[in-house]
Amino acid sequence: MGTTQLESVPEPKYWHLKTVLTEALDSEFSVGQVLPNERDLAARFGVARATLRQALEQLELEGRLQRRRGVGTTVAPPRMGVAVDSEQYAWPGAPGDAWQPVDCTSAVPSAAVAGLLGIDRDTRVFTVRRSRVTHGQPVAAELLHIPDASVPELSAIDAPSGAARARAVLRELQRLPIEGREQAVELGSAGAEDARELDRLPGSPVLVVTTRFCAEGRTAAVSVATYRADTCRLTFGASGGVEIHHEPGARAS
Amino acid sequence: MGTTQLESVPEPKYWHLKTVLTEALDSEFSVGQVLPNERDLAARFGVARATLRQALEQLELEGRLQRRRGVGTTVAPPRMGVAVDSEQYAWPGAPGDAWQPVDCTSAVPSAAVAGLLGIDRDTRVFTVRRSRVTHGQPVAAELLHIPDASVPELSAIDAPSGAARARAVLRELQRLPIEGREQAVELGSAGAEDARELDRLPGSPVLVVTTRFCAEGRTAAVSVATYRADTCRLTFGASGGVEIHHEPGARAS
DNA sequence: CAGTGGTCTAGACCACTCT
DNA sequence: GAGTGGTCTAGACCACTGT
Repeated sequence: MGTTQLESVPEPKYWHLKTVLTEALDSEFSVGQVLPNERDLAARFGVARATLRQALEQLELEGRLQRRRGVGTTVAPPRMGVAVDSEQYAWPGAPGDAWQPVDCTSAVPSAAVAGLLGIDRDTRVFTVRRSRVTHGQPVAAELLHIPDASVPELSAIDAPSGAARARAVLRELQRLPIEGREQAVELGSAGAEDARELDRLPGSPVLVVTTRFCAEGRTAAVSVATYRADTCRLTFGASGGVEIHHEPGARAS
Repeated sequence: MGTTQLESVPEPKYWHLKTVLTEALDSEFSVGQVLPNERDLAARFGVARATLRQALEQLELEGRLQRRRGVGTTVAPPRMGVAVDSEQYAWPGAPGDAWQPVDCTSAVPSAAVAGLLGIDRDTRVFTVRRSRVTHGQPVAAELLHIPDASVPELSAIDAPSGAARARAVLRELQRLPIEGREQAVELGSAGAEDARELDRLPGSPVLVVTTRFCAEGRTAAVSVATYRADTCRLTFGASGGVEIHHEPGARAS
């Protein structure tokens, strides 16, 4: 007698919800449109609000939705392509790069950064904070760590902070002959400071791009940049920058 | 009389929990060690299980923890560096690349892929499925889309599926002179099929790497590869591959 | 089978944004 | 102040892994 194994793999409700919502977004909504609020949506689908939220969270992760506290949930535009390696042989701060210096401090680096720089844990480095804005929207926040040895002319000069100071450090960096660099991309979550700068809540998913700049046979600087994962698609090796685009994430089951 | 604005920004419990757990992981746990189960942990911290889970989810996102249903939560090893552009001027399937062909089918592409390939929505393409394994662990699943025009010798031959077929298509592709390629990285969530192949649950976060291969002035192939975001750090421009490493994600508040 | 993480519920209150 | 998303609770049951 066959126990026919009905529904051998019952699909979770939130997963099914996500599918339904994705189709609705594709066919019935346009970019910028606001969705009904979470309580109404949950009622409409006959699920608890927490379950509905689980679906919305994934859609936000995939860049389909944008949620803002006190405002509502809107349909997100397609992710923007952000060139990450357009200046293969240029220092940060070279003319025309997409970053804007914000501040500069001098302090001992974290153990991780010290390791990348190949210096002792208690050697001071310049830390330049920069931000990257595209289409009027903040897309990334960066901490650029530069050992004193890379900018010897500056090691003993005046006030070691402020945007002007940041520009001075970057200007000094240009004098070194750049030899190469390597990058890594991984998933992270925004810390409090980055979150504020990116206009997101702490813990939001970010793409962390770590870049090691090489000159004179050693590591001359290390950049740790956090990009908003919801709105950005990082491009590598593209000339123009905005060539690849397609819907990411969940492929049909 | 001063309403002194105590706790002007009360930190969410799960955020504080995450901080505490992170410190505990750094100091008191070693890789592979299993944590107490979620109910016990929640009780120990005096929070609901859902709240504890919110903290664990973020730590898993950051690659600090690994959770497996029916087994438990363990301390994850540092993310492995995975070279994504080591073969800048080689086709997929060239000797020594890290991928293993699994299958090959012939079908019409999705609208997104058709757009990247610059072909009509109803033109059939070869779709080669490949998987990438590092240190005995699956790290990525790929769909490689190749228009018939890129492998003209094969367009009218026998059974269009199977791993042998996949190898034949890749072999044929090598004959084209490769001209360049561009890549993009974005966040996505694993579909059912990729999830199975990556040994994760559907919806798990993945890094989607889209690559456009150019030859003879057009797009000769498009690859969409999904990497496990929890275990992988994608490296670009590195010679060896395993040079950059540091703790990602949440920077101190 | 016992124990684990995964899903789901029906509430409650809070922080924020707009009007 | 009204309405939104964000956090949190205390339960329940399910799916999976091991023994």
